[in-house]
Amino acid sequence: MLIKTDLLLMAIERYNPRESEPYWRKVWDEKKLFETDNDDPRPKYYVLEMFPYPSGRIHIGHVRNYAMGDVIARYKRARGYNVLHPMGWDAFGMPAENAAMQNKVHPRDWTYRNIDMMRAQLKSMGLSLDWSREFATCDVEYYHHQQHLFLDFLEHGLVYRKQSKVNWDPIDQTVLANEQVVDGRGWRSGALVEQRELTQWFFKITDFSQELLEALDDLDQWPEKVRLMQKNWIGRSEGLHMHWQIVPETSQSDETSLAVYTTRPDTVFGASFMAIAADHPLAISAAEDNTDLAAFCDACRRIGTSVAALETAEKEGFDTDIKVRHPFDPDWFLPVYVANFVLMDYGTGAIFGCPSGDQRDLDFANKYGLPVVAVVMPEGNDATSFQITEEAYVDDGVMINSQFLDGMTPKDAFDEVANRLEAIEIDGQPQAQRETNYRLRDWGISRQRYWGCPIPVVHCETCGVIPVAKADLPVRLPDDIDFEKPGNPLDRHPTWRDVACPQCGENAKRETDTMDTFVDSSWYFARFTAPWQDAPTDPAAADDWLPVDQYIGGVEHAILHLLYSRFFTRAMRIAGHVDLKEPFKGLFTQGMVVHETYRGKDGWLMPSEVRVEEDAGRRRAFCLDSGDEVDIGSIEKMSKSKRNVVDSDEIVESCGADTARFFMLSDSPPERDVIWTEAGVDGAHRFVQRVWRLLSEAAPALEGVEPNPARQGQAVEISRAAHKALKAVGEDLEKLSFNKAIARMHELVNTLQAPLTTAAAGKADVATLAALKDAVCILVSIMAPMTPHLSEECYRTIGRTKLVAETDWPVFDQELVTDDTITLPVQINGKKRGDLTIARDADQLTVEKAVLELAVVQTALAGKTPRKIIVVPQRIVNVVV
RNA sequence: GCCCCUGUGGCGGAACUGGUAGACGCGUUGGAUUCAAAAUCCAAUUUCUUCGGAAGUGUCGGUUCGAGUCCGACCGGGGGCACCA
Repeated sequence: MLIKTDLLLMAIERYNPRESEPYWRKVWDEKKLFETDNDDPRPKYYVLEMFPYPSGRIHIGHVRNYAMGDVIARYKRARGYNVLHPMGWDAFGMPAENAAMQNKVHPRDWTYRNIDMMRAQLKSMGLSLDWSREFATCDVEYYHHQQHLFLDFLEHGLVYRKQSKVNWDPIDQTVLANEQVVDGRGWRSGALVEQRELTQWFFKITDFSQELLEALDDLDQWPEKVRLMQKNWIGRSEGLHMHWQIVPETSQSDETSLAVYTTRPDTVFGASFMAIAADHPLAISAAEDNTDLAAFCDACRRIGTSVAALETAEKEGFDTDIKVRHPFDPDWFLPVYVANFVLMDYGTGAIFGCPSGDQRDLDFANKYGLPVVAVVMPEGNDATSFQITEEAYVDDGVMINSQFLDGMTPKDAFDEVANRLEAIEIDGQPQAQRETNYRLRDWGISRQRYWGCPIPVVHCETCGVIPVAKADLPVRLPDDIDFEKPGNPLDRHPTWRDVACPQCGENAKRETDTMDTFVDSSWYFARFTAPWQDAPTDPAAADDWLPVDQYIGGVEHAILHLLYSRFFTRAMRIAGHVDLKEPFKGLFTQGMVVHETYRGKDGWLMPSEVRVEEDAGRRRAFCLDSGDEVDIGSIEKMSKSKRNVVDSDEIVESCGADTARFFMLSDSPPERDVIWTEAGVDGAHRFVQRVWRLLSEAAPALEGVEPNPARQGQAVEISRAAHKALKAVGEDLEKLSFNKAIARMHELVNTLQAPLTTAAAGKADVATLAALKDAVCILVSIMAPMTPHLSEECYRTIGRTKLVAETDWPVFDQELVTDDTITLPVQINGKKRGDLTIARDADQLTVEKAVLELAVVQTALAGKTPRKIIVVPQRIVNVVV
């Protein structure tokens, strides 16, 4: 008696991912299932995850990112698309140089070694990637074509050189990025950082300011948040470029007028001072014979170094004694100050200050005893008594104390001032012009570093800057370099650096700057469409595949990477490499994976070094090695410094790739952060095992059965559940709602559990078996994008000969997803009081009649007639008493 | 400081265009199985309750037959930008 169930259970082995997963990956590989043919006539779908930096290990955050992309890729493939799903490496950058300095490893060796390790890790996840298109941005074949693009952009006037300030570390003799400057000191050397003027290369992204802004409106498959961030970053403002005449006897400069940019010309009668940047020509000339002013200007320039200093610096100014004349009142003179908060590189480097309408100007005026005249007041106040003292008024209202503007709205006053000044001529030009300004700056791409794409130009003393001929590309990075000395190794590599001028043949020097690594990632998506091409792109292939249908990555790239890629697409179009406007049609920004932190007495510990116990409701953590108790810290973004990282190998090793993938997609909506917990992994693992157990137990009973959904009898519930789940999962995956799709899978398994157990015991009838077989095939198919290995294993077990990866997405039966009777909730005065089960197509009157017969309704009415009955078809009934 | 997003059980989260709040999972509790445990299965699980019900989606108000969803104010959490004239 006991024997038969026991034997059955014992005969079923647990699903062993360590054996199954490598097996199925080999099967897919051998069939080259995921290698994409550009000439395949089916409709194309390009899904791409932001490629990783080869830091050495794939961590669980990558797993989440790539699992999402893979679900989409596998789903779209099953839906009959020709899917492109490539992978590569964002392989240039500083960590390789840091490793070279610390460990005496060549950056190239370090990078390629990391790539090898990470490729193996990615492969163990079972991603449906086309590995035949793989490349790293540090491959000569890749940066060769990037140099080609640079030269094309140069020809089309999209690249130029100009002097620009950089953060210079005098000990390391290197340029630092802003985030490498901590409290005004270099992060590595600790030296005080200097501002240096270097001639650097720039891409003219500002040529496209307006277009990049406008085109955001059409990116309707992008998160609203990202579009808004880009919009703010571009920062368009509309204002007036206006000239203030300088009173000649107050200035030694030849300039006769001071140009300012303002977005509030309406407040011109509230002006009480002018403020100019320390680098403004007027400031420089005034400082020539005023040592105090010169000292002040120097102090302003120094403060520009660190972000922290900027934030805390007090608003300060210095009176130049120069005066300007008010444009509408020849007897009104205003002082010109040099101020530390005015930037030379925005607008004209000069402003007029209206203290009543701007808090900063008000603080400044109060500090230096300058007049404060209110010019805009909130509607309904009394103009004679309205005053501004400590708080500026910046909102809409009505103009006061402004002569001909009095009574107007600020908007009308803006136009009136603009119109009047445009009509006045001084020095042969209008006194003002309407002007649109953008916050967006040109993209400085010069980096004084070794491990990057060399900028392909030569500097010749006689001929100037000479581009390397395209036929002479690539300009390769030299291999024999040393990092023993500070500074850029390219700069002190004579045999690489010293060349003959391509034009005159005389001695010349190569450009030793390399490109910002954001350049590398600005066009890789285009290269993937034809990575074998002996040109940056194969335009036909690029136009066929692009834009990327679904791009997935972290929100931290919302601005720079995405904006640069949008610029590159436009520039490449001008150079004839692609013919499209936008690179990414659909964008999805996934949340981070976060984890608890653990801190022992010797510093941070990794989750794998810690054992967590629950003790009387309190969680305590202990170091595995020493047994000492450690502190459980806050939940934070996984980072090397806090050591709260989970490596993909660890988890694939212990539970298998499917479990890791499944967990990363469960519970939390994909755009939100997800907390990595042991309990969560266990839950996912349990589900994987449960599905396997149920299916493999029932497999002998189902093996020879032809799948056939039930139309009647008890088995119809099985078929209804399966087809409803199929429909819902399809809709969820289209919306990238992976967590909801998983909930539907759980529901289906819950429904199938009892009948599958019955079938396994040999007690199911023919109709049920056929319905079950149909349901099980559906279950395996809808799970396959998330748990591809398990699904193949299940598919084989139930007697299917094809691979799931080669099987089309099943089609749901419309009849099975619509119920013929529905249960309507019945409310009385908006509160639910009962249910009414009625035919789906029952008309309003029938429903009303049936509702009135319900006992709850009768009691509530107590013989009276209802005031109103609201019937929302298929939804709800509300009886108002 | 400015801009944006967000707030639902012990926890992660569902709830389509205003229509049964808490799907699904985790955790917890009870039970079955077991010599015992693990695993598994079954049941319960928003709170209060006089067991009839009542309250409930950050707080307070509004619109509506009906509000987690819409509007206004406030409070908390997260993010972006930050001398941008």
